[in-house]
This record gives sequence, C-alpha cells and structure tokens, in this order.
Amino acid sequence: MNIQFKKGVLEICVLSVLAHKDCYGYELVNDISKRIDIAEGTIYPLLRRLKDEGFVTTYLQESTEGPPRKYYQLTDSGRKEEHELKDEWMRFTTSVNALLVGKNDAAE
Amino acid sequence: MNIQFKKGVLEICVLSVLAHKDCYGYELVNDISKRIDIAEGTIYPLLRRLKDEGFVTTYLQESTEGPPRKYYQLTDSGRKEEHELKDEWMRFTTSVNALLVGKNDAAE
DNA sequence: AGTAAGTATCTTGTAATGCAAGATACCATG
DNA sequence: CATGGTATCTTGCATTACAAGATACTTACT
Repeated sequence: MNIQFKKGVLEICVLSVLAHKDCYGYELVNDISKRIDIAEGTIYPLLRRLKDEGFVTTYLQESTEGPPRKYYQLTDSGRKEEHELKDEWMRFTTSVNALLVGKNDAAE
Repeated sequence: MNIQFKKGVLEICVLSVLAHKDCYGYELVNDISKRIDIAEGTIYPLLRRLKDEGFVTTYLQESTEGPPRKYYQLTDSGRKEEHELKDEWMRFTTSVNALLVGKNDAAE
C-alpha cells in the first residue's frame, strides 16, 4: 500500500475510531489494520501528538492478559477536530476524484 | 488545505492530466490549482522524478508569451503507472471511508 | 527455573514529499 | 527602464510513516 497516501489520514482514522469507543494503542493498531496497514511505530508517536495537542486524554487500566493498557479518550476539542478533519478529507477526495475522471472543462 | 493529504496524490493528479493532453509545468500548476492547491516548488521536482522514473518524456516548444515551454508527455510505462496508482487510490479511499463511517463490526 | 509466544508500550533514525522563498530569464506595456 | 505576467528550476525546512529494536507483563510448556 502506498505509504504516502496515509499521510495525515491515519490521524483521522484514529480520531474516528476513538469517537466510537475508548481504545488503547495496541487495540487501535489491530482495529485499523483490518482496513489499512498501520504499524506500532506509527500509532504511538501519533497518539502522543494527539495528547500534546489536547485532542485526547489517557487513563491506565490493568489487564489480565499482559501489562496495563493506556486508554485514549477523545476530548471535546478532539471531537471537534475529528469532525473538521473528516469534512476536509471529504472535500479533498471529491476534488481529487473530479480531477482524476477528467472533468477539467477549462481546456477549451 | 491539509498538506499531508496531498502526499502521493499530486503525482496521480499530474499523471491523470497528462493522460488527457501533453502539458508544461506552469500549465499543470494552473490546471490542477482549480481543484487542489499546488505550488511550483512542488511540481517541478515531481516532474523531474517522473522523468527519472521513465513515466514521462519531454520536448521543448517556443512560446510567444515568454520563455520556451517544456512539455511533458506520458510514456507507455507512465500510462500503466497512472492506471495502477488510480486503482490503488480508489481502493485506499474506499477503505478509509469504510473506517470513517464506523462499519467496524468487529467490536462486539 | 528457563524459554518461548502473545500482549502491550515506547524510542531512534531514515525515507518521502510538499512548500516557501528565492534565482533566473523571456516578453510586453507604460 | 521598471513592472508584471509567463516560465523554469533549486535549496532547505517541516511533517509523517515505518522498520527495528528495547522493555516488561502473563501464560504455557519443558
């Protein structure tokens, strides 16, 4: 899969999944990987950025299956960001698709 | 507009426009800019890459409106690449959109 | 005890690409 | 001769995804 396509998009995917339920990093990797390849080396720095920017908060929860899990939860700001990014993504893909099908009138 | 979204996508846009007609760089910037912002500092290095990879060839043509124009023309390899990248882009956006609307059954 | 495998988090360094800003140069108009 | 539109190109920076590895907890097998 083209790595470049994912730039910026994985962030929306993470926010979108978190909009439905709190998740820990490892869980996000598994959930998102069903549709789009994503590596652990990608998700953890991304989650740190989201936290630094105030889009998520975290809480620890013990697990019987391994070390404690760090759950990520959307803030109000995160919910807003998720909405705005999704809108922007839709507008962007619409523009790109219009270009790709050649509806570029213009050229007389 | 989110710069990250464009990563890898502008390449398809350029190939797609060139699939319809030969263009020079400045013309590509103007054509594509109608739908998606693209800077000259982006297009020229991109066109150089496409040429280095054998996806396009070039020829010069004089202009009465300024310096000579360097036209870019798709090769067979370029046409193939355009087709493959477009397919990959369609598959990618389909996957992302499925994730964004939350059809992630899985979570029981 | 020791080892392996699954679960879970995190860091470091590298690669790729878009952009701002600038340099260069041709042509027309004032 | 200065300005602005046309046209090409380069340098250095910012961002993001990833491979590869380190760490550590739990279970299960030997």
